[in-house]
Amino acid sequence: MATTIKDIAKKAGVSISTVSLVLNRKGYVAPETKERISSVMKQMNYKPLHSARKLATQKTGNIGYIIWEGHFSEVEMFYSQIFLGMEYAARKSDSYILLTTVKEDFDPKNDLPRFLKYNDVDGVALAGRVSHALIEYLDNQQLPFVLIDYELPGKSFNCVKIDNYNGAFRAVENLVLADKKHIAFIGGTFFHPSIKERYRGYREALEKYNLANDGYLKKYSYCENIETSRAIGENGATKLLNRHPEIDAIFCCNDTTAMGVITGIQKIGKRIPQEIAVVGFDDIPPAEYNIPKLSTLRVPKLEIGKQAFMLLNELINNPNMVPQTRMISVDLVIRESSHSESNER
Amino acid sequence: MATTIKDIAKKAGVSISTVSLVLNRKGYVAPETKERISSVMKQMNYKPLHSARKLATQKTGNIGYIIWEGHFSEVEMFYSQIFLGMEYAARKSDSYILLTTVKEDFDPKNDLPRFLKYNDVDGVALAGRVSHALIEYLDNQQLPFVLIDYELPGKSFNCVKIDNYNGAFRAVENLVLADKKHIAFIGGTFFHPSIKERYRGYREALEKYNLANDGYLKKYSYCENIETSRAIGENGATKLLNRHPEIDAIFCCNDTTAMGVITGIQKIGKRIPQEIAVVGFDDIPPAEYNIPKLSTLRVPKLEIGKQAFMLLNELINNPNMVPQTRMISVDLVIRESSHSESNER
DNA sequence: CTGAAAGCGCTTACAG
DNA sequence: CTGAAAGCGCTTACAG
Repeated sequence: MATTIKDIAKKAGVSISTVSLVLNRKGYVAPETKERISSVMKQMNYKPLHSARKLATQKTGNIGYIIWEGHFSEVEMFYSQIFLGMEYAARKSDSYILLTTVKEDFDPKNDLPRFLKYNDVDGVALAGRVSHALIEYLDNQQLPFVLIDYELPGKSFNCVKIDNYNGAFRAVENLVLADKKHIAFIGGTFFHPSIKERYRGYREALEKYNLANDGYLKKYSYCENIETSRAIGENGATKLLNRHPEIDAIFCCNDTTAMGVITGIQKIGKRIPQEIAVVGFDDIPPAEYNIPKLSTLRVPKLEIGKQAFMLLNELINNPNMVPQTRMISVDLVIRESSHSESNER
Repeated sequence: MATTIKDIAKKAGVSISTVSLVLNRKGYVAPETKERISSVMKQMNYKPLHSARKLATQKTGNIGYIIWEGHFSEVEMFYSQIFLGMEYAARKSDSYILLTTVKEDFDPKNDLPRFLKYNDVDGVALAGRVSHALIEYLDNQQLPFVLIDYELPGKSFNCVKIDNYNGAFRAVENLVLADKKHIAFIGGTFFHPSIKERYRGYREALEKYNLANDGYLKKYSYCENIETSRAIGENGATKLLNRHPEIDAIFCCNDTTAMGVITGIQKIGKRIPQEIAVVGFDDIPPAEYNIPKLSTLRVPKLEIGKQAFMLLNELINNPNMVPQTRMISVDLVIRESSHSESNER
């Protein structure tokens, strides 16, 4: 038997109520009693039983983290890093993040994650593209939730977003200022709002410098309407460069695609970045180890997780809160793939 | 207020004890009462409160999944797939898997995961290489645990392992039978037992066919004493092929490395698989989408997670169980990178 | 086959 | 500033 609050009370010569008070840092307890109790707790290595506490407070102390199965299993380390950010934040507040996946053809009747089925969470974070049926379900249940890196047009839910537009804009502007004239875009499905926004940033930066005239966008954009992958990048680069050898820079919808693009360029035999500059988005770990090292926009994944956790907690404690969107900025990280000086030093 | 066991009892006209019995499928309850109670539960959408149940049964219903921070964040989707396998298995038994990371310089005094600190798990799964201090701690605490894809020489802990040796042996034998004469090995640190075993399989397969004479192994092996990465593969392939152009096959310690190897070979301009065959290990998702598609040994990651979960549960229910090792077989998957016919069809 | 009752370990008004 | 007591929602011997 582990030691309980009773043992502590007895040993410290007080009632369990008092022990509970110091445990929860609530009410006033005489400094000396407090001190005594604390030392007894430490000495007996006391650990309050969570389930008892939860039963009494009627809170679960758990937060659900839901992600589409495909996203979790695919190339992207992206959403697991965000999970990690939440987990870090959770450590401080003693709650647990329950990670689970949901099928692409999710049906609330049959596929409900069990922590939802059994009311084992106080709130839920939804990472990335996720079933609208699920969002609706949560909304109806009045269970607090936040969307991460996702949104529904016309709806105002609590969410944490990446500043895709400004990041893309800055990256492309940077290429223009580096005297690149023919800047291509390679990407995956626009179904995901992030990709769409990145494209918008690309387009508007070109417009600002009056580059996006006549067929420019059409000629220099290559998108496949599927989840992003290296393959898209490699295909895209090959096709685009064969058709338009004047291309001197490629802005990619994310790093995974960019790494494929680099492979494609290398096979054709052009030099990066001297002949073609490549910029990605996300700054996933392999970006830094790629050869050449990939220039990209650093998305602060841990910070996003943290913000999601904090927003969700506010929401849990104050269910009538006005919905808000937190937009997290990104940093342009210049590495070898877009910075010709790096080879001349 | 959610509906409780009392509401059910009242509505069904029985005591809460009886409701509890049907809830837990225990003891005998008259079929008709049982039926009545079940239908009331369904009708009222009753969900037993886990924390109350846990308090009464003195079990947490949670299982911890611990992984080194580096492993979780790096390229490998490997351990998160295993996590997913555990999570799938857990769904059936209504328990939760709490995923957390531990720092590389883990110190049990300060860095203890909070589910360990607060006794919130019934057992723990340790994925991959993990701090020995942590293993020792768990052993001392008599907390049930299983090692996944890891072991300590001389110790007999419960563990789930990959059949690295036989997989590697089979892959290399397959290359030999395909008439490859100069088969290289490229890998990362042998600190991880899996890599070491894969190398052993490589060596012994060569020995079987009397290939591993004189300097063969030395000449054709390239290892860097760090975590595996694409970069190792690309470097290794470049160096090895420049020095020994006769190499006609490369067996890689894992897929990540193999993908780097392929890039390296492509840059040199040799054809895969006609001039050089490449085989990886793990079958991570990108292997299938790589260009060319990567031949590899498929490690059934979900199955490993499931076995780990089941083994851990047995252990929890029977703490004095004789420790066992479950060795999970791998499958040789032939794709384009080692199968010249695929290009001739 | 079913019910009354004690108990799991904590929190929280409420007295004093 | 501290204690007695009720209560959180369930399980589990024990009667009957």
